[in-house]
Amino acid sequence: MAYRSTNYKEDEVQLAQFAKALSHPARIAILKLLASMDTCFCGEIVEELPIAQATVSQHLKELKDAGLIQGCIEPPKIRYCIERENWKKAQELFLDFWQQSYLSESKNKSHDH
Amino acid sequence: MAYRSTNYKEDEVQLAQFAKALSHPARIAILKLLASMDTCFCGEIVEELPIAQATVSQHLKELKDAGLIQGCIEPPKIRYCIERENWKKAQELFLDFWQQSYLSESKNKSHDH
DNA sequence: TAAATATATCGTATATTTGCGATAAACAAT
DNA sequence: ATTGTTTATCGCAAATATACGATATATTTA
Repeated sequence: MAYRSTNYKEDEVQLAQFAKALSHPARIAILKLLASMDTCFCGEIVEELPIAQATVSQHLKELKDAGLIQGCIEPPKIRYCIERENWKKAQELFLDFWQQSYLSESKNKSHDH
Repeated sequence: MAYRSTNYKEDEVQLAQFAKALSHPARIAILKLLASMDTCFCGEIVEELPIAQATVSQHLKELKDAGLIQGCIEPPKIRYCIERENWKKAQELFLDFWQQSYLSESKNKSHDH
């Protein structure tokens, strides 16, 4: 963690952690790929992305650490997929965040003062 | 930008940028405060957060650079508020992301293979 | 056993982030 | 003019993030 997580609310810290996992386009691309294909092999991910294999592996580790994906070994390959439980938790945190308050009302209040 | 943004899709880069803006609990807290209060003065934000004024100011700058907030000068204070247009854009990008594919279906497909 | 395949990890260079004290800048009030 | 108030910026230190080549590990195949 790059920040002092004490003194922030549990939910804020969790949301920030998931946001950090999404804060790189390579990781967004990986998650979209996994979400669209249900599962896929590490090698397919490496082929899709414009970065080296070592770098992809690093991003996969970060997504695993964030809890958003998991990998099962199927020698000689590794099959990755979304970790549904945390995916759902993250989804809920983000939906709550974006839908908070008056900002998500479909009709704007008059703001032409 | 910490990464080579070429070779990624426009939407992925944008989503990653907004995610980066949300990737620190202080910034989450600031946005929640602004969303709940419509507008508030910089000083009120500083009082709410467990970090120094200089650090808050830095986080505010990042949120401004990301387009999520804006500040209007009301001497001697500065009134901050959500930048609604980009807020909506970000909201849409995140909703699309989380709702992609089979993962957001309320009933799971059978996964007991 | 040796070679090939698939993925993770190590080491390293560079860039970015986080945090804060000190200070600057802009303005209001005295 | 000086002082006080509010916020931004500078300068710095420490920690993280990004990227990749080289290498290690594990397993399959020849």
